[in-house]
Amino acid sequence: MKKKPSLKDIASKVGVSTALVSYVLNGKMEGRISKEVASRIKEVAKELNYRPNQIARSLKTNKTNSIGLLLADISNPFSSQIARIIENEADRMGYAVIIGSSDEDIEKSEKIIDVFLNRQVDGLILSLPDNSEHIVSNLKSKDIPFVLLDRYFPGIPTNTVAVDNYSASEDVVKHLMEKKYKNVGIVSYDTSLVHLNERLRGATEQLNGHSKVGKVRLGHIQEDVESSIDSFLKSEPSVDAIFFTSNLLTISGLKYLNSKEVIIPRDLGVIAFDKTDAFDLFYTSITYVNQPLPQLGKEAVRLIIQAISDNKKKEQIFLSAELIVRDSTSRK
Amino acid sequence: MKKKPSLKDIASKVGVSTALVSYVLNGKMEGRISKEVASRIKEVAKELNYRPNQIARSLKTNKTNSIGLLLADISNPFSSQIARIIENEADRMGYAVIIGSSDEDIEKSEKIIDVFLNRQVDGLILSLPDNSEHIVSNLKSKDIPFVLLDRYFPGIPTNTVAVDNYSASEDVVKHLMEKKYKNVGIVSYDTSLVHLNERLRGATEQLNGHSKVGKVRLGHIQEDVESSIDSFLKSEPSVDAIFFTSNLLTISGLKYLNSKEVIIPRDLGVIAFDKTDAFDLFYTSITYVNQPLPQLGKEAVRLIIQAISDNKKKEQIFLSAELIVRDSTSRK
DNA sequence: ATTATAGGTTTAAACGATTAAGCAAGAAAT
DNA sequence: ATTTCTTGCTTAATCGTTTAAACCTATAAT
Repeated sequence: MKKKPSLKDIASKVGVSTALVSYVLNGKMEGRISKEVASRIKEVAKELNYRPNQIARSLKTNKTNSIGLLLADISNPFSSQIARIIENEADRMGYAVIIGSSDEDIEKSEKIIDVFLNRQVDGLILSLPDNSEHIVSNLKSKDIPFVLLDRYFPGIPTNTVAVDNYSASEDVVKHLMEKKYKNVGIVSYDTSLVHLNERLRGATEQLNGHSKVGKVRLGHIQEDVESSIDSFLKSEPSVDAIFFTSNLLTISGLKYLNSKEVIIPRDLGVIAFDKTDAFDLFYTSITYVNQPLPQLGKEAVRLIIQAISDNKKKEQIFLSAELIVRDSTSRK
Repeated sequence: MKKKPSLKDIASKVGVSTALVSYVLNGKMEGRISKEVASRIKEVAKELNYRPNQIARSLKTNKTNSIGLLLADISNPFSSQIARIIENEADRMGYAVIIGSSDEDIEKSEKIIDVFLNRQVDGLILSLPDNSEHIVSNLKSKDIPFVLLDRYFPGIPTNTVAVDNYSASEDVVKHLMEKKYKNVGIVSYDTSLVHLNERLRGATEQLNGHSKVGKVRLGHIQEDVESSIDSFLKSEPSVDAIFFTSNLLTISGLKYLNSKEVIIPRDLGVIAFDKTDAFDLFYTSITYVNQPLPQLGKEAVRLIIQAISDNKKKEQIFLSAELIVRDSTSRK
């Protein structure tokens, strides 16, 4: 890979200093530079196919124009879709994105953040795993610009972009009540992640006793979803609708209901928080909470760029999600 | 964000030159440095929580230890899964990964590659869109280390990692013949991408006339899949099995078959190239070609690292895929 | 006594850009 | 005629590393 042309190469070819080349190519000192020299420089730059070395520029300016994006699990469609949105949006703003996936592991998160920081990213967008408050306080104390995405920690004032999980779950329940479901089973994670617990809380408080809850351990999703469903169906009175609080839970649940030949919505109503393409293959269309991914991504990028330029202000943004009503909650 | 400690800070605190600090921290000149000074330096480095500035290091060494990964579509599970594998593997080898998604767009691909190169990635792993041979020859002529992943261009000798699509499709057809399917419909893309056409060729040649082919335009997937299926089912004799040559095509197809109440495998056999989680929600398990994603990813990383250190040799690797037989091709 | 050798450390240039400050020469102002 | 301004450009320092080369000092070899 032969050496790329540098400012120096242009400078010596044109017969001027590197400084002048830099000024011209960056459009600084407009009017202070003679038209002829300026155009000659641009000409030679094009001719040599000059590309500024971002590394050198970064070293000098102390800005890399890159942001680190830490996702919980990049193979989850929620993550990969938002990654794509963030990437596009960041690119529009002149930033490159380095992605890492923590697989819900705290140590891996720390390691990835470390890699990001070693590479001098200007800021971080983070979806952190359970029990990782210390990471947040750590970054805060170092005054590193970052934005929490999707998952947040209410105790600590930080830039945050998330969905209003509580209200969305309230809407879920309201819809179920309108449809006259009487006994709702809620499948939720066994976690202390606030965004997930808000989904649970929004539903249970609204249901006010008329609910059963199944807790699913990460790493035992299929197993625990199945036992939750079993207990829902065995209970007296039996559950007539199930609210799955994440797309993964929904997939596991529907798979199991398929195998048990429980027909949706004839035998049971089903409603999901978040969605995936997989729903398309289910024989009944699924009623679900649609998270505003494009807005989430765009706000996250906006906030991180704001934080990079001034890390004083902390903004918390909660976007509302929309309930998309389909057939899985339509009683015959 | 207050300034991070540099070599200089350690040097002045210990009372030595930055050079010595650099030598110690990099483990160079072992034995030439006194134990006491060395340990004092390490001590202070730890105390200040020193992290080498990769930017400065990169400028000097002309290596960023990063690779650019261009995917066709990060929201496709094939892409996102392989992204995760490549990321993990690259990390193990001390490389960071910058990801870009082209959405099958040539100009966007060029732009992303440009961004990668401006950021001085050491090498590229690329899944390129249709009709982008010129990108490949361009990179070759500049002697930039890169590896083609999944999609390849046989005319041009390059480092390549892909699946043996032809053989995999042959296996598909052999399986269908064993199962006594007589009239196979193949749903394929209308493209000149070799890897996709190999899937088609492997099947048609093996079927040797006993096949019907539906071509699907990118950007009109659902529409064209539906018309293909319609023509398959209307034809005389009617098709008794459909081979979908990608996961997206399969999803569109199954969705449509659902809506037409065609029951799998009672009315029709279905076999897919590649898979997605979505298959889990279909009432019948799907027979599919399983691509060896972990090996693909690992080989790609191995090759790119090899190319970075020496870009003379070009290696082409074709991995075989495995047919996973499930219920969608089991006639009753 | 002189010269080598080895050990331990420093010096200084370099990577490729940015940018404040300086300089030269002609034009305008006094 | 001298000062001041403008215009157009250069100088040189700097960012944080790496690394070849130089430099001491003390000891070993001759």
